[in-house]
Amino acid sequence: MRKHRKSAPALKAERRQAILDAALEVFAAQGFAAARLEDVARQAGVAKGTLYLYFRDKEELFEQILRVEGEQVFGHITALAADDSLRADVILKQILQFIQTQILGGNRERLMRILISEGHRFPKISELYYREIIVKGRQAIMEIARRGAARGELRSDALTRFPQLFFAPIMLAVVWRGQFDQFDRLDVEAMLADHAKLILEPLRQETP
Amino acid sequence: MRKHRKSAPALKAERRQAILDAALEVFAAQGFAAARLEDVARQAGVAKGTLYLYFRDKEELFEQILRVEGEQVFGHITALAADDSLRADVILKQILQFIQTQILGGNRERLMRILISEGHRFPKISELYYREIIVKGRQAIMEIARRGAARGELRSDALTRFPQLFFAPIMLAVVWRGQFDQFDRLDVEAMLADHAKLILEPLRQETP
Amino acid sequence: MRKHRKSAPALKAERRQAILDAALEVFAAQGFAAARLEDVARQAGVAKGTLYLYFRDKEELFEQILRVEGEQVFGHITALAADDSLRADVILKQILQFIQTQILGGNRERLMRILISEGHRFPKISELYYREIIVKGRQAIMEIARRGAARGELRSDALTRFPQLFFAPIMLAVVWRGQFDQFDRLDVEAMLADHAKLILEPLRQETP
Amino acid sequence: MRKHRKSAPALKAERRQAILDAALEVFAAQGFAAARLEDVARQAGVAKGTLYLYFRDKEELFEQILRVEGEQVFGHITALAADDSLRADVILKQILQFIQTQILGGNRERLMRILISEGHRFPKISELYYREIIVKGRQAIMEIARRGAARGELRSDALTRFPQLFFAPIMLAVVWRGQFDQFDRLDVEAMLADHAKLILEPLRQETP
DNA sequence: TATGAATGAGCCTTCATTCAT
DNA sequence: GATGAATGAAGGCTCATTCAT
Repeated sequence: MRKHRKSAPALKAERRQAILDAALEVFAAQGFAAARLEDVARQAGVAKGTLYLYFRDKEELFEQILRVEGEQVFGHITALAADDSLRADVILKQILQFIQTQILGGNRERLMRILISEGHRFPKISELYYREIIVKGRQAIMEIARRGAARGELRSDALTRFPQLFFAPIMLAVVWRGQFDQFDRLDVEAMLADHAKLILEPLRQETP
Repeated sequence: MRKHRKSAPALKAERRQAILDAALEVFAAQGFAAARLEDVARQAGVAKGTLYLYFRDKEELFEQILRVEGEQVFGHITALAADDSLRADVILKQILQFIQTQILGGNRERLMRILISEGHRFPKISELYYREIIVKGRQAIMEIARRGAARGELRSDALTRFPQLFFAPIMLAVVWRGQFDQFDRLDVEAMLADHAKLILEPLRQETP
Repeated sequence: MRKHRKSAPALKAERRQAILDAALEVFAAQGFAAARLEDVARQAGVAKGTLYLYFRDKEELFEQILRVEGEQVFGHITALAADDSLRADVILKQILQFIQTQILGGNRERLMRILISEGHRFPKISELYYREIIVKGRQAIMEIARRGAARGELRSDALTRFPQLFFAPIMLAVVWRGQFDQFDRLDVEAMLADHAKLILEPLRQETP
Repeated sequence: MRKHRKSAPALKAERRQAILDAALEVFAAQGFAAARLEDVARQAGVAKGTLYLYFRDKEELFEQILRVEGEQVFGHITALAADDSLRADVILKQILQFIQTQILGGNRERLMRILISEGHRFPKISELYYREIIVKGRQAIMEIARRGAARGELRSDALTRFPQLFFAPIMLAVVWRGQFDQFDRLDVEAMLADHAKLILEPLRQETP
């Protein structure tokens, strides 16, 4: 029979998250410089001054957005990577599937769009992402690719040298959906299926 | 060739170009919203007011930057595409080569970076690029891919469906170089060579 | 009546009025185009940005100045006009008296000066004043004049045709005091007394 | 068989006049502060820089506009005033007639409008007009009024004390036409006829 | 003498940040 | 803690004025 359903710290965390969510949307739509903190506040349902109780300034808010997501994403990917009982091409297709369902279409896609758009103007963030996300993702893919190449499960060992090639169409999808989907909707699922066929499938034709 | 080295219209065109160059650099570095016209003017070696003799406002300057380059680029690509005496994979490798030497590393890479970063906030520009560049590039690749697939010169017909897959690593290279090259320099040439091998090469193994 | 002398809304209204007062003075002195909002802000004792919390832009501030006064003025005049127990010339002299004491010499004179000076460049304002003030004032004078002419209380029925003649010396006084008073002070009271005699007094001489 | 029809000084004077005419129109429409010299130049058919060959700066151009007209106007009025063979009311009606045909409706009305609007912000101009025009006009009217009052040709000696009353409806007409004519066209001729009857006509009724 | 491109001071307006309540 | 009114620095844009041609 307490007065407040939620404890104070829980409320605080919830409000912090509301601000981060609102900021993600506003920054994704407007970019860092053009985003107005008033819009963030309104969308988060708090007053402008409240933002400063949770974040030192606009830049820190921006950085915090990007620091939050992403960990769990690569938690899952590295978990998949660790399973060496599966064929490499199967794992990589699962990863593509995971990216499609877990990243594209939601907040994480917005996040990627922000990174792609603004990363180069925020070295701190680039560095963070390079260290926390890119390196880990690259490691995971390279590991899988190396194993797959050794076992002849992959068409090529290119991914051991350039795991970026694995992710390139995903980045393209994010950019495309951001600006060209209105003229020409991209069927990401089909594209990634073709992508998978191109780069992943071993040359089965040789085997017989 | 006496008193004036350059005619008045030539001077005007030159100055206009100087402004465009300066703007390209400043916009690429700062983004549209954060770019200060004073910086553009200083870098172009003119006064702030002079910008307005050449461009109505900041937005028009921004649009004009993007409207200028690009045409000749796709002039070359479509020229290559028209030559059906060459093998499809050869043509596509030439195009990759062309992109590497003519786009990456210079102003046009900056331009691509701006487009990738800001396109989605400027529908007019997205539309322009979709219509003028994307559609043409896509047509060219699809044409080549169709021919190549018919002749068995390509590993797959995926590019007839998703020519985007051909360009994805180039976009990735632009983004990567914009923010991660300082931590981990990307060997674009090598990556594109692997990209070419993955998606272009016909299944030569079958032929014998 | 403890902690805060004034309630928040009252403070807001007060500040709004302070801005309007300052703006009236600055606009009257400088004209719309030459007036600097910084001066308005300083004179109102607020920061420049504060103006925009109360008025959308310079033009709206200008319009609001003019929309405020005036109503009560013509409230009084129409009240006088409604009293048909008084002789017409008496009422009209009372109106002149009212104008002298309530309009000339204060903010409302400044307001008139602004209107006279700038009205023709602000059709919205001209229209507003025509509709709200001029029409009403004209109606009032015509009504009185008609009654007075019918009863032989006025020298002429000219005011039923051109009530403007009643107001013309007031407008002249405003303009004169704005620019020539420093060379030649105008005794408005005496002038209006002569004006009244000229246009109002019936031809008493005939009656005997 | 000269090359130019007009001599250089004549051309210069003509151009000067063209600039003054253009400036009068632009200043009357926009006011001093909002008027753009570029518009003046375009309307005068000269380049912006040319203005500075004829006038030191914007303010001097403005002053020169006002210094030009007006003299001949009061030349005529004082000539009429000097003729004491005519009845005062007749002379004053002629003056009203003259003002109607020679001032209202043309450049001189524009000039009056500028003076009324901006005079108080340009003490130099107020002073000039007071000295050159107002004083002379006042003298003329007072002289006529005094004569007329002495001879019983006028209804009242009010005009000897306040010659402004004679001019007030003219000022009102100028202001009215500037902003309210679009809503309610003022018949200036009829109004001035009523004005004349009110203030000028002697009390003829007494004479028989 | 005439031109009009170039200049840069100045002003309106926005918005991140502060702070009294 | 939360609010949102207030602040004022910053930047886009205009336009009077200059000056090379």
